[in-house]
Amino acid sequence: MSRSNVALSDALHEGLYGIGEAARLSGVSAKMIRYYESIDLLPETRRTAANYRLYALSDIHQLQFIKRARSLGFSVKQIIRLVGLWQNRERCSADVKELALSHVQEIDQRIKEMREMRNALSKLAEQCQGDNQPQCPILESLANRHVDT
Amino acid sequence: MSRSNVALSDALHEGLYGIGEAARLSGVSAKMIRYYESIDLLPETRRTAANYRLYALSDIHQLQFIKRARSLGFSVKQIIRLVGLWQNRERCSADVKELALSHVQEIDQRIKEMREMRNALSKLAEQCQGDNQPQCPILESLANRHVDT
DNA sequence: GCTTGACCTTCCTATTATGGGAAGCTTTAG
DNA sequence: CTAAAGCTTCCCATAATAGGAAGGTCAAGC
Repeated sequence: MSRSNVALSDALHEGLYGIGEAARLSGVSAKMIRYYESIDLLPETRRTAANYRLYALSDIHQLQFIKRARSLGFSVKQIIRLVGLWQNRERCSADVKELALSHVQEIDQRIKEMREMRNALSKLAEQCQGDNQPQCPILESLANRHVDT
Repeated sequence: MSRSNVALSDALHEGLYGIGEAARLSGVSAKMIRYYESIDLLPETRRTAANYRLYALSDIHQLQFIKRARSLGFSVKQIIRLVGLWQNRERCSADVKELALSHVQEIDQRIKEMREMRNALSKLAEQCQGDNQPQCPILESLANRHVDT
């Protein structure tokens, strides 16, 4: 239905890119690009007569946006909101800031939990001789209820 | 085949527990207990004549062991190895220590990555007015290639 | 013009650990 | 005997990513 009848070579001359090219330019794999489309993080693109996806530069910018947001640890759901705000001329920067700060808090929480894990574990490891005796405080602690964190 | 012909009430008198009881005592949900059995982290248990699983205290101890190891962030695969070492009279504490320390390193790595994310993001948020203007440094940074971490 | 290799399409599978639910059987209390 | 609670298995879903199969398309070289 929404197929354009463009041939691939024509399209490329119009400044459009195939999915492989888009992947290279954005750093998002072709597989992921299709996935993002399937979950409506990306709009459905035009297609060539042969059903190949075609990407404009603006699409590639959006992919780069997504890539960077992922690398900052935003979930795909959060990115859907971010992209919405990004493209919304009426947005308030306060909305974005709120999203970002709440994400920072989530990260802080996770870091805290991981640090606790890490410290409990390395404390156990310190107490362990690490020789070829079977006696091992790490296992003993896992086996008994009083894990003194 | 490996069914014992015990009835439930008999079993309970022998100091055995149903899966619900085992879940309560260990803090591992019945769902997860069955899952752990299915992936051979737990041995298959005896069953009553009516095919109900029966757990002895030693099984519950193993569940508690697993629970604590999970809470220290060990993956199920790692726990399979830990349980193996735990039950192996011939083990060297060095083996356990090595596993623990390599896990500590993994955690450190993840913490480091998360801290980097966190700092990049909170730096962006700081620069954002958070008012009702659309102009927003967070989005601008996501949109442009030069994310200066 | 035909072949070859690169590239594209869709669809299916797997990953990790967890939870939710349905359909049906068992046990226990009333 | 009945109702509730507890158990069984089987299926589905999650989040983000990768791998692969089967098949269509395009460009280049002969």
